[in-house]
Amino acid sequence: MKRFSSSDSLAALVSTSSSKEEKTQNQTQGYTKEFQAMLDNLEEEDYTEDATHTAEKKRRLTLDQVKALEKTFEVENKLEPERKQRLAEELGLQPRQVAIWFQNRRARWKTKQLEKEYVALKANYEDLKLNYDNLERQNESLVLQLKELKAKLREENADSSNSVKEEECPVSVSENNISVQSQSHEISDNENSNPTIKDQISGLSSHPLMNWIQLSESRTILGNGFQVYQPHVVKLEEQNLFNTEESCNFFSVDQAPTLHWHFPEL
DNA sequence: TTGTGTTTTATTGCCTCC
DNA sequence: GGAGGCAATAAAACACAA
Repeated sequence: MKRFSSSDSLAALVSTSSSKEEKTQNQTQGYTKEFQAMLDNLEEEDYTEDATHTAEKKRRLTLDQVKALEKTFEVENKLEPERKQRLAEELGLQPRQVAIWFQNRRARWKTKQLEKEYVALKANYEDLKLNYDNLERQNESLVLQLKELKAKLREENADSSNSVKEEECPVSVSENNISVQSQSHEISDNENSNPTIKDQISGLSSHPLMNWIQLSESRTILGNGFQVYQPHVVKLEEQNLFNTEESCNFFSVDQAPTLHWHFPEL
């Protein structure tokens, strides 16, 4: 039966002894058996009376009892009925007390385990956070590098287009493609004659970002689908392209599709 | 000595298993 | 439905600073 009557609890209480009580027990050793029995009876009567009223006193297990229980707990943290009975007999406790002690002990053990798990998880978290912070710093530095490279690229683009512009701008929009082609030819000639621009252009084309940008541009011209690529960089290059086109008026108004057609968000 | 926080013992109510 | 486990809680015992 799981539930215990108050007399069970009482018996459990009477059967335990605190260290203080042990002292008093030692002190009574000088009494005669009869007197001691009388004292015991009186004590028991007190407890019985207390039980009917209010609080019976709790008594702590002795150090030896606790040690024995701990030892048993280390072996197996749950109790079979026979083991419980045997332990109770060995330690002079009620089986109920042994069961309660194991129950409370399991609760303490669980709390400890949770604490351990918490410490381990916390350490793990700190470790992950450290890694994350490092990665974030790396990322920031890479983004900065990318920005610098983009700026440099824009500068170089502007330089090259300016020198091209100087040659191209005299050509009017109304002029046909042949004129434009001739301008291209002139550029090549110019490239030959002006090593600075040539270096710049070849330097640009050898830039790792340049391939991608060229691809973006070609796709911009060829048509749709380029938006699949990173929009920020595309925009940057569009800006360059747009400026060049605008300044040079490559297309007539009725011929050329506007950039708004390509980029409704602009 | 006393107030206060912690630990230990015990109870209660609910849940699961057989 | 009884037995046992667990979570929540009460309350006594204990530790300790002021």
